[in-house]
Order: sequence, then C-alpha cells, then structure tokens
Amino acid sequence: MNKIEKIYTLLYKTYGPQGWWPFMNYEDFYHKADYSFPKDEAQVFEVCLGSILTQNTSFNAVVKSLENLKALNALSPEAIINLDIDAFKLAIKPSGYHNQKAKYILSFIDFFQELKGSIPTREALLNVLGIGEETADSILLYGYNQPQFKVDAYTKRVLLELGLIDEKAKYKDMKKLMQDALRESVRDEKELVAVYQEYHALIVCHSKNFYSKKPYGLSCFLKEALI
DNA sequence: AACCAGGACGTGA
DNA sequence: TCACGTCATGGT
Repeated sequence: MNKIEKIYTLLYKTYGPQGWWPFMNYEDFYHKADYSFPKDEAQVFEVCLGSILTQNTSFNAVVKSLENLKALNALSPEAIINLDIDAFKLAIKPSGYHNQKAKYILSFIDFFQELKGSIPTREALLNVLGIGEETADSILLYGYNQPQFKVDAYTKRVLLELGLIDEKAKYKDMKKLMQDALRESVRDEKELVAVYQEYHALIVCHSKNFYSKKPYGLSCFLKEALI
C-alpha cells in the first residue's frame, strides 16, 4: 500500500463516508456512501452550478445562494436565463464575485444546453469562460461520475506538509500523483470514481480540522502515520 | 482586524 | 510559461 492509499484508508476510517455531492434535497445528502447520484439532469446541473459558485468560496455560502435561487424557482438553466440579471446576481451574492460568477454561469448554460444530455469532454469544459481545471474536474467527477481526481488548495497544502510534493507542484502534477497511486489498486471503474469522490471530500473534511489555520498541519495525525 | 473559503482570468514580463 | 493583481461576500 503506497502513501496515497494509506492516507485514504486513515481518513476514511477516521471520518467515514462524506456523502458528496451535497444536493439541495438534503434527504439525499444524508444517504452517505450512496454513489447513485446524480439521479437526473436537474441534479447534474445543480452540481455544475455549485462547482462554479464554490470557487474560492465556502460551500455554506453556496447553499445560501442555491436556496435563494430555489425560492425564485430558478434552479434550472431555462429559469436562470429567463431571470432578470440583477435578480440573479442578487441571489448568488452570498457566494461572492457575483458579477463574475453570473457571467460564468450564463456562459456555462449555453454550453450545457448544447450538450443535450451528453457527457462533456474535459477540453470542452476548459474552453468555457470561468471553468478552470478544478471546476472542470469537479463537474466531471461529481456531476458525470467520470474518473477525474479533483485537486484543490487543501490537497496541495496536505501533500506539501507530508512532503509528497514541492511548492511549485502544478495542478496537473498533483492530479497525476493521486490518480497514478490509486489506479493500481482500484481496478473497477465505478469503485475508482467512488474513491475519487470520497478522497477529495475527506481531504476537505480533514483540512477544515488541521489545515485551515496557520501553521498548517499542527497535530495532523497523517504525518506520523506515514513514517 | 487579518485571514481564509472546495479558483479563474487578464495582464505584463 | 509565470508571477501578480483583481474579483466580493461571509465566517472565525
């Protein structure tokens, strides 16, 4: 078992399944370790919407925005583009960057509607304004159940603290590190997707405990466990 | 009061 | 390619 697998095993034992993606319908949210989501096109879009809104923003703030949209009955692509732009910006204001994100979401809706239910390629997603590597992988992993590991600032912080990367490691490097380490042992495609989904969620959970305040990694139990 | 949150883009070296 | 400023609200 390599270090990346050891970290996963430890985190899973400690925190258990995280039940990502947290959908607005929170009955589903509490069915953790259920990987049959998204159930329909509406939930796929909800993941996409949340993936954009959560850029450099806590998900609690995103939930507020989604609730605002739900109150306006505007959680669908059609409803959003028919909504007054200022009303839309006001609804997503709790998530920050509302001017940018409104533009990003509208450009994504164009793209999403052209898909007509098909699975987007990563390259196509990256060509949409406002969708970078992490958001693309978030949409593919949680919205379309594609085996794309989602790296974020927490992931880099943890890997750096554990000495598994250096400061100038790029997104692509960290993603390859994680995927290469897991692909060997997890052969089944569906299980691989489930592991990727849980792993990122577990890193977020763990990092909220040990990697949010400086100095990062204080009393993080992963450090001694990997020696 | 500073710092961080499940980042991406535009610009100039 | 890459470092840096900008975008904005909310919680600790």
